[in-house]
Amino acid sequence: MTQANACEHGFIKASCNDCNLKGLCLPIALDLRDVDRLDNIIQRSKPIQASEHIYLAGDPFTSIYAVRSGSVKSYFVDDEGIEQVTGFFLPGEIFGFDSIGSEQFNCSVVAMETSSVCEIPFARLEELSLQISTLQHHFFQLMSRQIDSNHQMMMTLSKKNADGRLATLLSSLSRRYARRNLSPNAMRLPMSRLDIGNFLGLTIETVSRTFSRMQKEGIISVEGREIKILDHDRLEDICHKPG
Amino acid sequence: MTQANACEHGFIKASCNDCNLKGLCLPIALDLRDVDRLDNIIQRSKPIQASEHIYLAGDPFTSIYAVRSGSVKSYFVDDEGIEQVTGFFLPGEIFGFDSIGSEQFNCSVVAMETSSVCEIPFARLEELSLQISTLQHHFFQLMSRQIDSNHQMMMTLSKKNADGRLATLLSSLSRRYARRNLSPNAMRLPMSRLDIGNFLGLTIETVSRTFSRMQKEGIISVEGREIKILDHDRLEDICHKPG
DNA sequence: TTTCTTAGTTGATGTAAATCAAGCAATACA
DNA sequence: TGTATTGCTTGATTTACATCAACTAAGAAA
Repeated sequence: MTQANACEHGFIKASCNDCNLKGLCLPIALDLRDVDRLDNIIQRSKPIQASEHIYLAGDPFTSIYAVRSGSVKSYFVDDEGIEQVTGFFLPGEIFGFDSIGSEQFNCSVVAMETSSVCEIPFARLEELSLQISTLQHHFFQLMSRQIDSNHQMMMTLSKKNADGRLATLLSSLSRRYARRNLSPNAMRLPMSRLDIGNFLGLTIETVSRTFSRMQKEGIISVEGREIKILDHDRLEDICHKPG
Repeated sequence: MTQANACEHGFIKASCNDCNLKGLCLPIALDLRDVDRLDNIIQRSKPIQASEHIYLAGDPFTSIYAVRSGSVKSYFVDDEGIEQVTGFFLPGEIFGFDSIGSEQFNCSVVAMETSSVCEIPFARLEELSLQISTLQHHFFQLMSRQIDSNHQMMMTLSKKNADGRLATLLSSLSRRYARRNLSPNAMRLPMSRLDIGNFLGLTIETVSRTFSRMQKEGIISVEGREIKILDHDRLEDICHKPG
């Protein structure tokens, strides 16, 4: 990760052109001039500490965000106070799409470790999207993929057993690490067992037991949050095995 | 529902301006001239019979669709042949958003009863959206709301018991009927118990027993697919009761 | 140092929903 | 006319996961 420097305004001086995540959150096809125009509307945060919020459900919606470093989770709380984790976001991934249709944010987003984000004021992004057709197309695509990935999640929650759910999450994280040219075989999970259980509709005990079982079977190795995937093929099998 | 007439080209002669669903699938703020421009790119299907497909997963993606009459369900099948129903769509609702990010459709969509749909070629919609900013905004909003509604679904699947899941579906259908000025208290479900169970992550037996139980408790009345909601308050309670 | 707190693991028991099984009613079929 | 077939319901049994409970290890606080 390129280390960015804080400039006098308190924001981080950096450019999308220098950012090695460019291909993930922006269209690769965007030419330099257009990247600059986008650069001008984007605000880069100073580092956010673990468990600090980027925004809270109910805050007025003005911007969407990209993760620059670290990782965040989004969640909402229903009328009865029941919490639902709705997603984990890694560098290069964009969050806030669920709130474009509202005046306020529908979810809260909190840092799971020291992180930094790029804030993209949505009204200005819309203006730019009218002028840069690839940008409009790109954001339609990003939102579409999020809908598709939510559909996968519905399948996971409604059809898979505990093993399948956890394997599916590990496989997803592994693929997302690989996209950033990090090892798909070894990772430090940024989220707690409680977060994993909440996201997957399981209790923390079941998550723990499932990790242990998969370790005993030689599919993964587990040392707290350090996970190694020892047998990708069997992990994929478990993702798809009827449960 | 205004009855449209088939014209010589085999398509249905009708205009968005005449359609009483306009406020649902199109922005209300759109002026007549812009509606006409949209009208020109939209193709209206002749009636589709129950269990006929609008498209199949794997078909090349070129268009999104709006339901004009009847109702459809979307679903996909994973590697192991397990099916997941991902949504039910009623008149005025738009489907196909999940496939914008792909070359092919990710889901199949099938009519649950005799239905008709409006086909909106996506490339042309994108062009128009560059010219009509309210249109661009509208589609960002629609997609955003679909992401938000998927998040609600994740909560339903991961945190609610069978009662809560079924109550949540009934409540959602009731609200969507009401938006179209139909009774929120009496409805004929277009989908089978199997579809409901598949969507909610329950077996058909559990769906049936849950309907029976809610009927015995005087919350709803059930006669096959004819459902009456007798006590909205208690139905809402069940939606939110911890499960 | 000791004590407290937090995150995670493991075991024993309970339960909601799945599974297995039988049946009914309505429609299609021959 | 009787006979499948389909969609749904209801009952008996099983099971995967939740719940309750105890325990360990790692920091943080005193």
